[in-house]
Amino acid sequence: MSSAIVVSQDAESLGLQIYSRKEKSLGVLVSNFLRLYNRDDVDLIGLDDAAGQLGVERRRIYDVVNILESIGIVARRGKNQYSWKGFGEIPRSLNELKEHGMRERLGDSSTNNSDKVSNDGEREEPLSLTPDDQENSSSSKMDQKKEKSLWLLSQNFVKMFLCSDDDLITLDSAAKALLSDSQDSVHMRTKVRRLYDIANVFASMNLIEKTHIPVTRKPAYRWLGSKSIAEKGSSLFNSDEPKKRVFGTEITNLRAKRNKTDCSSIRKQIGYKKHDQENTEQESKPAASKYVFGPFSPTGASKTNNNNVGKGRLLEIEALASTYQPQYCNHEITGLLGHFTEAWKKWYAEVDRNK
DNA sequence: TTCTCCCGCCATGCG
DNA sequence: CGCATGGCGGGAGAA
Repeated sequence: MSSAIVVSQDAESLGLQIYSRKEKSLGVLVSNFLRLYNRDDVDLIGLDDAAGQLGVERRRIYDVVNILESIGIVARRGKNQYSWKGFGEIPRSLNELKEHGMRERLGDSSTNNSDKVSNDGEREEPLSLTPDDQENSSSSKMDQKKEKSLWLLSQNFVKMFLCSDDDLITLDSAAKALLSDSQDSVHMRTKVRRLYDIANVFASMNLIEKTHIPVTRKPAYRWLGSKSIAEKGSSLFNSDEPKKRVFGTEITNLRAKRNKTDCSSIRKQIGYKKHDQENTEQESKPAASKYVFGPFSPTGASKTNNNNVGKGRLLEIEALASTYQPQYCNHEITGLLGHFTEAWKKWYAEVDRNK
């Protein structure tokens, strides 16, 4: 027929940036975020700094930070600033959430089915983190609108796992439950969208795992929490990383952007000049720099591309990345969270003991 | 097609 | 007014 323009699979080598939705996921972002700030010498986190370091828009940092805050990993310190609390805070937060969850609607003893509805019927203020805070001003009702915040939704989502007896929860059921009532509607869809975001974040941290309802085949999530990693994670050799959808290898995310409002997406003429120019995209933000992580690679695909390094910060990042990175790592299990294992095990033990 | 869920518009709150 | 936050849902990738 006509001339068929074949876009070779390695268009990337031609300098084109292939848009990949996965590499832009919140899960990957969070992984990078944690890897970047999970250090003992880290205390304050600047939103602008984070956005710059991770190469994403500010808006995304808000998402990440809000979700992480719901678990106590970070805490808002002030304008443009959050403080790193660390994984050590997770057990505390979880216990607190569990208590509150149990307290506020013990429902469920009979009629245990796929979807149960356990929601807080109290109109009281959300939750008061920071158990003991000295000069804590009286809890004002200035947070009435927080009812729809990602932070709260995230906490409630976690509560479902901690307080429910069945460990498989679908986002639909979660949305339904956390929505007080009312069945389907536009609200449901929106809620589910948010739950997808949250679920991805927690899944990337191995707090939960995506699976399927036995027979129905419906996607659902299972709480991993205390076990799983604590057991299997003890020996990294015995890999079994669920092969999440986390396979980003760069902390800086400066991949091409999704085409906005279509039109004007005239495919660039593919010049036949074999020039490996690096990033040429990014319209408004020059992005801090570009660096690549070495250790692991997605799934067999070798992405070894370490030639030009923009900043010297690469070394810094790489150093931190390999802080806990064992030498023998090479399976995909290592994943992005390899160095979290230690921290995880620590609090897993604590939780276990507490139980 | 349906399921996921990223992107960024724009409402809201605070100097 | 500008700036910081962060709902919200359109609609483009992924199965």
